[in-house]
Amino acid sequence: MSLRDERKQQTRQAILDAALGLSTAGRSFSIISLREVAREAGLVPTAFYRHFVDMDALGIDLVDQVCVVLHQLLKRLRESYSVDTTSHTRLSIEQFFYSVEGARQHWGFLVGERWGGTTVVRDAIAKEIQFFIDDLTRDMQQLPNFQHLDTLEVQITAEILINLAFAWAMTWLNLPNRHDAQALQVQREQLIERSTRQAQLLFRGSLTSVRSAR
Amino acid sequence: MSLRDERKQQTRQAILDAALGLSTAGRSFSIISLREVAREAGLVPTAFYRHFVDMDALGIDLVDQVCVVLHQLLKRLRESYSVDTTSHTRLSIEQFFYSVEGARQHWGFLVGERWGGTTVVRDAIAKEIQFFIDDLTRDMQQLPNFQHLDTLEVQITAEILINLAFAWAMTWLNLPNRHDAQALQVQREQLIERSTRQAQLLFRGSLTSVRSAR
DNA sequence: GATTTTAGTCAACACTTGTACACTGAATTT
DNA sequence: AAATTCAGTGTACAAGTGTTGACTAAAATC
Repeated sequence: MSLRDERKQQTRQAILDAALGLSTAGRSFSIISLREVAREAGLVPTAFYRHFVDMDALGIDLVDQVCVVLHQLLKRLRESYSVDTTSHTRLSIEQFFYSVEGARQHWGFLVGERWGGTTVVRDAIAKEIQFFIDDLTRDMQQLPNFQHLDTLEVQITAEILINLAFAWAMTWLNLPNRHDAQALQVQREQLIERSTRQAQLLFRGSLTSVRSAR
Repeated sequence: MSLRDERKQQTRQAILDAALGLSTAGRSFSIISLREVAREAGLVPTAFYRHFVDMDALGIDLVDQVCVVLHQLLKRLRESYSVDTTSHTRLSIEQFFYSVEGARQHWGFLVGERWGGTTVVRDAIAKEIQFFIDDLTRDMQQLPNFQHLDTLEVQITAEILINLAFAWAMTWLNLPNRHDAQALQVQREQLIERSTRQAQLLFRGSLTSVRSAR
């Protein structure tokens, strides 16, 4: 790659980072201005157009980039995962929240724009979420507990799980972190506990499905 | 109530209606301007301040009002509801989507601002959702299938159900209604089917919980 | 009937916004 | 070495934003 292209991609990345950084803490991406992003990236507003035609275009690319990170993150999570409905679930949920904490901006952006943003960004996210579901379905089918089930049944489970995971993540991010650290810890513990129960209940339903449903 | 007060509340309602009407179709409430709302309500911008100090204040009141409508709506839905995990679930889901269709703006606003909007609006919605969950829990405990279960277990079920219902509603609203009517009908049918399977799986998990979970 | 209250109007303000256009200078190509 | 490409700058403009303060007239109070 030429020197110029390299630098171009560098500032392009700066723009993406700036946008992601700004779209946090109550100010979602959809209400951020082009000028704000440029300013944060250390650019003059008009330079923005050398990289993206639109804020929508930026949004779409940001969806892509964020989803790559989250995909890897969830993948790694599942590798250290052995599903049975007992205490392992609790540990997995804890690890999940740990990874959410480590990628606050990414989760915040994705969940925040999932229903809130522009139509085009929403559509891009919808597609990516379908990939998440497909991925999860594929991995779950490999697990001993699930490999005897209908593909459809596993898909349904995965769909529920992804939707719940998003709700969990956003609840986690919205915990009132302004207050004292101890209260925060308590609330986090409660959220972990509730999420674990939800997941366990879900797996129970999934694993008792074999044929009785029809 | 005095004549003046009556008229005041009338235009106040006009503002609320205008805001709700505008916050649809890709333009979520958080990116609507004060002037836009005033214009839509047939007012001069400064008149807005006679009723709300802020757009945030409007948002909070709108959350209240929208949730009253949705509460009634869900209440009525549950009255014509008898939960067993068989075919009745399908019918209930159909009725649910029918009611979503009848209150598109309300659902769109609530789900769109749930994670996307300002912090204060988000918090207001979070509280209301907790009411939804509590309500649903109370009603489910009256049902023959659930009254033998732990309160906690019913709560967990209700929490999952509400979260899923929100996802279902927003997916419904986001179906690409620009295309031909027949394709839309197919997609709706698929969504209904998937949602039904999800609900059935959930209830299965919930009802097999009795003591085996511990 | 005179006085006060107040929902809504009008004009004006200081800003921010997206975008157009001509320009600069370093990296690239010829 | 000259010519070209192009990421980033600077200026400018029309349009929209939130908010101010003084004003009007109908309703409420006295």
